[in-house]
Amino acid sequence: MTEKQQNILNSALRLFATEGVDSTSTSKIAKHAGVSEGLIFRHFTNKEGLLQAILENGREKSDAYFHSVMQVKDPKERLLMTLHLPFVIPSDEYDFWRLFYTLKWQRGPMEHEGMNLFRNSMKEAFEELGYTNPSAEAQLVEALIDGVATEVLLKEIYPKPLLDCILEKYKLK
Amino acid sequence: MTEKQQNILNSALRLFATEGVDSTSTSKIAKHAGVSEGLIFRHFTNKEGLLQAILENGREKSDAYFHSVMQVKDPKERLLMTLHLPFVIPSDEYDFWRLFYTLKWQRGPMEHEGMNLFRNSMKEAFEELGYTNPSAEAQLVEALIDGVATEVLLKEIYPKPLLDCILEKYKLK
DNA sequence: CATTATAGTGAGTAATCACTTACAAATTTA
DNA sequence: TAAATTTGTAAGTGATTACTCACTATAATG
Repeated sequence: MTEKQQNILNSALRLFATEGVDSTSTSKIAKHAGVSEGLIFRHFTNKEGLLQAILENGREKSDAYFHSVMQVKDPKERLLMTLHLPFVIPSDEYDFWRLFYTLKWQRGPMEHEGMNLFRNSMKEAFEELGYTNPSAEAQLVEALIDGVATEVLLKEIYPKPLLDCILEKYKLK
Repeated sequence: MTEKQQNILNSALRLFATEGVDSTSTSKIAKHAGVSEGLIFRHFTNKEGLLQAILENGREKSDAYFHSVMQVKDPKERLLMTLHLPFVIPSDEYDFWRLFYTLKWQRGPMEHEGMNLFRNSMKEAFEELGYTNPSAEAQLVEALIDGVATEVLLKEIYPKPLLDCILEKYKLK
């Protein structure tokens, strides 16, 4: 991975996240990255290939994070860590997650292996905690995380009071 | 509002919602609507004007709905109606709400008067119900609605068990 | 050192973009 | 019914799009 190749990935992520994939032209990316436009196609074949390379990068990071949550055996502790997720997004990953949520609406949710494993580990946690409908509870947590992550990524929020409200509803406080 | 004008609005909403604003060309809209491309510009000035006309249409509908919720005086009942919102989206409004959530990520949330009133009415409901942090609770409800609406609009869900989980957390069941 | 593969450029390409213009048909108004 | 206004079309416009191609500079390899 050369420096210019990395520049292309960085610039494309920034522009895709802030202005949208379709309204970001390859020439704009090239200018932003300080490379010739042709280089984008040399390294990534086409615009779609560039997008996929970016998504692959981000997936590796997020999978590592999901994995660390799933390793926690105690269900209560695991639920707690899960509910913390939207509040501990590193700010240098904001661009990726903005892109992630945008694409959700334009290309459908990108389902991958790690996500299904995570979903299942949540369901199991609720089972162990004796909830009456673990599968629906897991779905609710997912919706909750998505909603809160949206607030975090798009608005100024005060994490502490919001987190307190959430934890109280799951009797974790 | 002529028939062709209405056709343009319908086609544009459908295409904007399914393929995104930026990747929907005016010529594609014209073909889909069965009109000449020039007519779009005659009636809506430019592509942005067409988008705004669509958003204005949708805002009127949603404002009416928010208004009906806010009229409910009993705080418990009002909270209950609010939490029902994502489950009662009429299916012929799905396109609008998909567009709405897409634009949230590309142009920032579209804040309008009705939305702020609604937000405040939620806060007041939590105040009356004696919650310790009404403002954070209102923010949480908003995030929850957004997250659940996303599930409803993008995936197949079973509303009843999910709604049950939510109501139980607010002791409304 | 010579050869080969890779990294990188800049000037193209046809197609498509949002939008305009000149003009005709239909409708409204006086 | 005559004039004026609105609705509608078809064929353009220059700019921009994703992408290609012929080429050079750099680095790796034997």
